[in-house]
Order: sequence, then C-alpha cells, then structure tokens
Amino acid sequence: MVTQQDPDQTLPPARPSRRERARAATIDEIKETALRLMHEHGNTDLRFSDIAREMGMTAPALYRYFADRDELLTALIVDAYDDLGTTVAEAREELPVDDLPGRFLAVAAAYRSWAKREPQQFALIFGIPVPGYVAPEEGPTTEAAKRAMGQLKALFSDASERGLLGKPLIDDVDDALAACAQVEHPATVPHGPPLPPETFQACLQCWSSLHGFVILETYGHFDFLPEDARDELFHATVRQAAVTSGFPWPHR
Amino acid sequence: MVTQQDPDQTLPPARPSRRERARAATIDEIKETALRLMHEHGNTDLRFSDIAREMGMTAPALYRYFADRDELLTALIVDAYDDLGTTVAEAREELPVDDLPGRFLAVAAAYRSWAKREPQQFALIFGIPVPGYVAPEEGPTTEAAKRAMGQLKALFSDASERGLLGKPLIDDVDDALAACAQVEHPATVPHGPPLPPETFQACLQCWSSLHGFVILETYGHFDFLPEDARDELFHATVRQAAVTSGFPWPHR
DNA sequence: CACTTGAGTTATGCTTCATAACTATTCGCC
DNA sequence: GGCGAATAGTTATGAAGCATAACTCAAGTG
Repeated sequence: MVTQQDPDQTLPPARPSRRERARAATIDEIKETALRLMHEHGNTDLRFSDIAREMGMTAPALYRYFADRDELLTALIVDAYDDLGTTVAEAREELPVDDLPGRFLAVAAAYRSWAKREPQQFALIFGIPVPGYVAPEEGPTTEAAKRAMGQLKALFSDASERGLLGKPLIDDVDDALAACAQVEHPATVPHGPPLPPETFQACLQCWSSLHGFVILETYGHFDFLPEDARDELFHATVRQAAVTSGFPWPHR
Repeated sequence: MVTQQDPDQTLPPARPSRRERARAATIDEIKETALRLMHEHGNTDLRFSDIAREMGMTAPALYRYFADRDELLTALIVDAYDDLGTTVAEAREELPVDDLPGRFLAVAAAYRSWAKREPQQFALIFGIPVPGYVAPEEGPTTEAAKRAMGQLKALFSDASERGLLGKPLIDDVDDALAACAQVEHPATVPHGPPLPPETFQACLQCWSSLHGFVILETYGHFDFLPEDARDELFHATVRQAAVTSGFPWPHR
C-alpha cells in the first residue's frame, strides 16, 4: 500500500503523525509480504522469520507490530473478508441497478473468481480455522463476514423493493428462521426493508449453493471436469439458485 | 484399516504374522490417538511428541511407523474419506431400496451429521489442504473422494433404473460436461447405467448445494441461526436439491 | 542539550520436527 | 535351548520457529 510522503512540514500536524504513518506503512508491508509468501508457497503457513527476512528485518522486530502469530493471522482474515466484500460489491455496482439478473450473476462470478485468484485468502476465511487459531466469539471476523454476505442480501432487497421477487420454490419457513429474517444482519445493507422470511431462507440457500460450488472447485474437488464444463456447471448453479429463490431471471 | 500383503509369504492368503499384527495395531493406535487429540484440542494440529506421550512412548519411535508428519496426515485423510464413504453408504442402505426420497434424505443427513460429529476429519478432507501438505495428483485421496461422492450418484442411478427420474430444472447441458457424464466415476458404483448428462449435472449441483450448507454450518458461518432454524434450513436445502434435480420426492 | 519514545538489533529459552546412534526385545531357525 | 537378525524402542543431538528480554540507536521534543 503506497503511502504518500508529505514534504510539507510547515502545516500543523494532521491526525496521523509522521511516526504513525510509518508504522501503518510497515504494518501494511508485513501483511502484504505475508500474503505474497502464502501465494508463492501455495499454503497458509506463516513464518515470522520468513516475513522478516523478506523485508530485510529480523523476526523479533515484527512483535512491535503484532503481539503474536494469531494477531497477524486475525488481521489477514479481516482483510480477506474486507477484500472479498469490496470485490463483490464493486462487481455488483458495475451494472445498472435495474439489471438484477446481471447483478446476481456478477456477484456470483466475483465471488468465484476472487476465490480462484486468492485461494489463500479464501482459505483463511472459509477453510478450517488455521491450526492453533480459534476465531474470537463475536470478534472482528464475524463482523466482516456479515458485511461480505450482505452483498447477496442486498440483491434480494433491491428486487423486493421493486416488487420483482417471486415466490421461492421452497417457501415453507420454520418459525425460528422467520424470526431471524427480521433481526439478523440489520446493518449489513443500509437500504431496504427486512426480507420476507421465505426470501431470507432462499437467500441463505443461494449462498450455500454458490459457496458449495466455489469451495469444491477451489479445493480441487472438481478437477476431474475440464474447465469449460466447470464454467457451465457454475452458470447452471447460478441460474438454478436465482430461479429457485424467486429472483428475477430472464426467460432463457 | 488395510493390512499390507506380505509378498515373501508363499501363500497368497498370507496371514499376518504376530509382528505384523502388533505393528498394525500400533499404527491404528497412533491414528486413533492423533484423532482423539485433534478432537480434544479442536484443531487439526498434529504433534508427534503429544501423540507419543499419550501412548507412553517417545516421539522418535513414531518414525518407525510414519516417515514424517505428512505421511501420518495422508493416512488420516484417507481414513477420513473412507469413514465418510462408509458412514454415508450405511445410512443409504438402512432404508429399503424403493424408498428413494428416504434414502436421499438419509444420505444428506449422514453427510451432515458426520461433519458435525467429526469436524476435524471433515476439515482434513474439505478444509484447506493442510499447511505444508499438497495432495498428490491422482493419489489415494482423490480415489477415496470419488468413492464417497459415488454414494450420491448411486441414488440417481437407482432412480434412473426405475424410471423415476424426472427432468432437472436446469437441463441444458454443456457438451464437455455431457462427455464427463459418460466417462467419469466409472467404478464408483457397481450397478447402474451411466446417468443422462443433465442428471449428472443435477447430481453435481446437489452435491454442491449440500456441501455448501454443511461446510458453512460446520465452520460456524451459520452460528447466527438457532439450531432449529439450521435444521429447517438443512431440510429445505435437501428438498430443493432433490426437487430441482428431478429426483423423486413426495408431494409435500 | 538532555530526555523520551519507539524501532530495530543480538542474545537467549523453550518447543517441535527429524535424524543418528545405541539398547533390548522378539522372532526364526538350527 | 541358544544364536543371529530384524525390529521396537530409547537417549542424544541438531536445526528451526515462536517468543521474550536486554540492549542500541535514531528521531522527535522540552
């Protein structure tokens, strides 16, 4: 992450002091280096010594910035959620707001291609909690998770607002789940009323379905299919997710 | 656990010698201890010293049985696939062969409950390829994966044989995928003709959908839902998977 | 200028993976 | 029974990583 050096010293100090900026830059560099090493090695290992060497430092110096391995890991996980959420949101907003099928596909495709592009970050979020790492209850990670997941929900909110939302194929909803539809994810999407319960359920099923495909593909369980077959399977999955959940979809 | 055939013995039905039995028992005990420790600690860590201490041995002794950590890990992964496959198969065969919806639900429920019961083994299979471990191409793991996945395919074969298979909701199939339907997974299920391509696709989508739910739930991404809501969501997912794939399902 | 702050270093301890070298028990065989 | 080989264990040792402590040094501040 590039930080600007401010040549102008005469101005009264802005919020981030010079030291704070340097510190933030170092933190960024540590995280970037960690990600790059994970990319290069193709796993989610994290060795302070490697990171430090790569940065021309010694390992103990990193403890000035992260209390221990878990803290760095947590930061990377939060960043990953953030990155995923941003990527998906940008894809969503690239298409006109009234092209709901296009946006649905764009969201799904962005989710998938992000996972393919950043398998390590994807693994940090959705793989097993990395050995030795336990997700803090109600920590920053769950917060970020909701934000990313909210992108999908936003689509349904939009469709609902426009009255374009059909009835999901499976529309009998459990009471407990119906209750959740009213209270959960309140702040994830600024606009839109709470979803009807059966749509909330359909939304979760969309996520399941999409996520199932993506994680199976990312971890190689679809390797027996050639790439174009996987692409087609993905599009079929997206179509089916939309159609079965009552999401508007063009007559094919 | 499969015991190695001894090529030195003259008879093909080589009975395992006393030593071989002791060795096999030790190998089993190592794997069981490893699993138990993973269970107790709630992660997929693997420390030779811990395992050895638990068994009243010293760490280096374990190297008599496994060349290194990865080899033990691989063995555990293979066992996990095996266990999953067996568990699902048993659930399937517990119901009469003509109760196809029942069997479908049983397979799905077994998959889910196994993941809940053995989250560590589940993680070994479907989590990130464990740090430092790379799945050997076409190794024993992919083989075992196909066997487990084959249980689902068997259901569709049964239904197809009886002419009970409807048309999947999404039934336009890519050529490449259609080709796979003919050739892939040939030996996974002894009985049954190759599936029609659109059903093969639907079968994969069922797996995606089911797996997506299970992995999200297992890794805590559905923790915001109360347990009964998750149960209902699961059943809705199963219903939808069956109905959209043309699998016979009782009029609800 | 002396003083504080914090980023970095070297030095050190602990733990784990892994190997080497040694001991002792079990098994096969005469 | 007793000998020799194979194998299950041991202790000893080294390399590497996580983590902390103690020290150095430079930049910013009264």
